[in-house]
Amino acid sequence: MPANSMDEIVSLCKRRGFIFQSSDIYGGLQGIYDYGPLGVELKNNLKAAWWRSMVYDRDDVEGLDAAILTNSKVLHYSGHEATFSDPLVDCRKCKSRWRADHLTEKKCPSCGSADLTDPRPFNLMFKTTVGPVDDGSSFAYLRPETAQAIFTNFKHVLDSTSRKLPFGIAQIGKAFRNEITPRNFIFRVREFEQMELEFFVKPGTDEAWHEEWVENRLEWWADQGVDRNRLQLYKVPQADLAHYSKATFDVMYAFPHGVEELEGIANRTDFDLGSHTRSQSDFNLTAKVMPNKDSNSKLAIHDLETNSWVVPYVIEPSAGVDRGVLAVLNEAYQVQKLDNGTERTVLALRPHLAPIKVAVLPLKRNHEGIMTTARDLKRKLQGLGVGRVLFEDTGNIGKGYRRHDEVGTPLCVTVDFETIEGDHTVTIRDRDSMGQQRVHVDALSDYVKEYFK
RNA sequence: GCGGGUGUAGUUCAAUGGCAGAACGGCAGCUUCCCAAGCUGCAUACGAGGGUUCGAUUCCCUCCACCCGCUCCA
Repeated sequence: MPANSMDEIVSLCKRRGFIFQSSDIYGGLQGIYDYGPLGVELKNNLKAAWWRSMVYDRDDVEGLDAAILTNSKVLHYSGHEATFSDPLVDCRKCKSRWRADHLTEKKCPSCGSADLTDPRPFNLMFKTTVGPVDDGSSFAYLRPETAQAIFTNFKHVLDSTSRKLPFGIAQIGKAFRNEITPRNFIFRVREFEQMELEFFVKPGTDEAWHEEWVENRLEWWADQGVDRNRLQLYKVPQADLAHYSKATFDVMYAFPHGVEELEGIANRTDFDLGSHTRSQSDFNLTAKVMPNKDSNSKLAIHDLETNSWVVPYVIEPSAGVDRGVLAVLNEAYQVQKLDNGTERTVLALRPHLAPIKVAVLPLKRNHEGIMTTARDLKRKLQGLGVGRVLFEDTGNIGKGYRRHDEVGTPLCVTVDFETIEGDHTVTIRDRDSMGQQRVHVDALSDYVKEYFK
C-alpha cells in the first residue's frame, strides 16, 4: 500500500534528506525544490534506469545532452512563443479567467461583470539576458521542454552516427515553465527535469510505433516498482491535444493528491522537424507549419528504397523525472505493524533505485576491532560499484536497521564478535523480510554483487 | 494571478499579551548492544518585515512559503 497522504511523503523527504524547499532559509521560492543527499541518489538511479532502458539496452537510440539556454527562434518556430504566452484577464466578481484576446468587449463572458483586472502577460517561458548588457536586445529562453534541442540537433546526430529510420534520440535534462500555480510538492514545479525520447519513424508506420511505445513505457514504470493497478492509460481527446500532436496517450498515476499525468506519449507527426527545416516546400509535410526562412538545415533523411528525402514522423515518450521520483516514493512508502506492537516505516524501493545499497553496521561502537573491520568491509563493498555503501555507526543496532528501513536500504551488514574472533561471518539483514543470515566475510562481495545484478 | 486555509525545535503536536513545553528524532558517552532497549549529558523552534503596546510567538498590516479550489502541464 502507498502513502496515505502527501504530507507523509513531504515529511519523510525532509526528515531523511531526500527533498528540501529551495532557498528555504530565505523563505523559499515558489515551486522550486532541492534534492538532498538521498534524493540525489534516488533521482540519479531513476534516470540511470531510464537511460539504460532507452539507450544501452536498445540498438536504435542515441543520447544527447543539449543546452538549457535556447535561441528564441527555436521556440518561435516550435510554436511555443505563440502558445506559451497568453495575456490573461481575471474577473474579480466570479473569479473566472479569460484570454484577453478572446474578450470582444470589456465584460466577463461568464457573469457579465465589468470588474476585470488588466490583461497580464502569462509567459510560461522563462527569459534571460545573454551578454553583459541588459538592454532587451539579446535574450534567450530557458527551454520549456528538452524536446526542441533534439529536433535542432537532428541533422548533427544523423551525420555523426549514420542512422537509418527508425531511430531515436534520448535526452534527460532540466526544463522550465513559469507555471501559474505550482502545487503538490514536486508534482507541478517551475524547474523540473524531463526524460524524453524522440523516436523518428517513416510516415505511415507512426501509429504502430505509437502503440509499441505506450506498451514499452507502461512496462518500464512497472519495473520501477509502480503498481500497474495505480497506472491508467488516458487517450487525450482531440480537442485537448497540444499544438504539435496528432494523438497523445497519457500515463496517469494515482498520486496522493489525485490521478494525474506521469508521462505523455505523443505522436508529433512531422510537425517539429517540418517546422525547423529549411526548404519546407520540398517536402510533402502533413503538419501545418509556419513558414521558415531562418533555418539553415534540411531536417530530412534520405530513403534509399524510394530514393527520396522524407521528413520523419516522431513518437515522443516524455516523462517527468520529479513526478517519477514522487510516484516511486509513494509506491514504496509502507507502514507495518510489528508483533511487538511497534510500527515500522519502510521504503520498499526496488534495489536498483535505493539511495543506499548496503549499510555496514558495527555491533559495538566502542570496540576497536569491530569498528576497524566494519570500516574495511565498507570500503571493500564500495569498490564493487553497485552504488553507495554507507558505514553506519550511529545509535544502536536496532535503530540502525529502522533508520535504513525508512530510507529503503535493501541490505544491512552487521559486524560482531563472531566476525573478528569467531567464524568470520557477518549478519546480512534483509529490509523487506527483516530476515537475517550469516555469511562468511569472504563470500560477502559475491553475495552483494549477485543481489544487485 | 484570484478566493479560502495554514505557518511554534529535524518531525508530530502543546501553551501563552509577561522566562516557549512535550514526545519521537539528533549528537556525545556507558553497557559482548541483533530489530527505534536501558542509563547519563548536550543541542535545536515562534517563516520575514513593519505597526499597536511598558512588553507581541500571541492582536493588526505587508511580504514569503505550503495546502484546497479555478487554471496549466512533464
